[in-house]
Amino acid sequence: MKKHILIYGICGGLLIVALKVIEYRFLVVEHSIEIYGGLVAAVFAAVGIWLGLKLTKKKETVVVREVPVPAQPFSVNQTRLQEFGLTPREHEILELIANGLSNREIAAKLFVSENTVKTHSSRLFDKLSAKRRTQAVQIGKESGLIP
Amino acid sequence: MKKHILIYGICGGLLIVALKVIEYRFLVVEHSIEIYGGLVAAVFAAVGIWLGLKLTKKKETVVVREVPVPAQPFSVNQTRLQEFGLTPREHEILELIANGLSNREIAAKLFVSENTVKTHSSRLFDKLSAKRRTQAVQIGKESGLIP
DNA sequence: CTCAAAATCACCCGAAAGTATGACGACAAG
DNA sequence: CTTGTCGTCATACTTTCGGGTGATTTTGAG
Repeated sequence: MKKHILIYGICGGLLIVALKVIEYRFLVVEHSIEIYGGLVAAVFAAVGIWLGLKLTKKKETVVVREVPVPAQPFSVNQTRLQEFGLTPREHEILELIANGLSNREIAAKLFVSENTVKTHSSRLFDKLSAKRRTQAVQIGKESGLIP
Repeated sequence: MKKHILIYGICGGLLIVALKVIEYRFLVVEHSIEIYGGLVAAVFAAVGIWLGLKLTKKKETVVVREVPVPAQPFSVNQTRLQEFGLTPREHEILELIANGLSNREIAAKLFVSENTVKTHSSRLFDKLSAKRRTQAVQIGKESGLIP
């Protein structure tokens, strides 16, 4: 900012000097005053425009438009995960249950036996204090364990 | 934009007229050429600055800040409800299922027999193309039928 | 009033889910 | 090396779900 003013001042000084020179030259050779005025006008207009641009260049109006995002990225609430003491496997199975898969489908997906899925889900229900898988899903969603 | 150029041109014209007047006045009364030049310089510098400001005024930086919408009031997607052809009762039962209630608990809550709940839920699953209640819940949530 | 949709209930049966118990191997921590 | 957790699997049993069928009552629109 101050730098610009300084530059502006220097330019003004230089111009005055230039004007003096021009004045004597042109006046002596009897040139019309219009050329002189036009020159001054052009130069100062240019400087003015330049100054105006410089001054407002960084003055950008920041418009903050807040956009509601319905589907946030979702990250698992690790704190709750620890509170419930869920193992990674149990958490994984909770997700699949929430997706509406049956025990058999989960078993197929994870390449384990259906019995394994049952033991996992049983322990899962215990830890979540759920009596049914739908209840587990509901608790899981509320606690931020699953999307 | 064009408007500005027009205004600028008009100003220029006016100034030339003004200059003519000033010229004769000041020349006649033998005033120094510096005052004339300074005036022109000042006016054109001002116009230049003004123009510069006008030209760059609209440099607005739009910052889009994504804000996770806190807790929407949630309203049932009536359109989807009709698409699926769910009756009020079926929709009600879907909600209770999503809350993790068993058929028996739902029956108790609605003061109907467990069989009734079963027939309702059966038709519900048919309409939602769900094979299990967990799947029905998942579909229901996706479709905005339930919170 | 009449008809259709909605809501209610019952019974049966097979499938799925959930409980209980026990067991085995892997692996990390003490 | 021992202990504990985790993941795996099995067997047996109970409960819940879901499908199918049929029937009655209620209710709202025509």
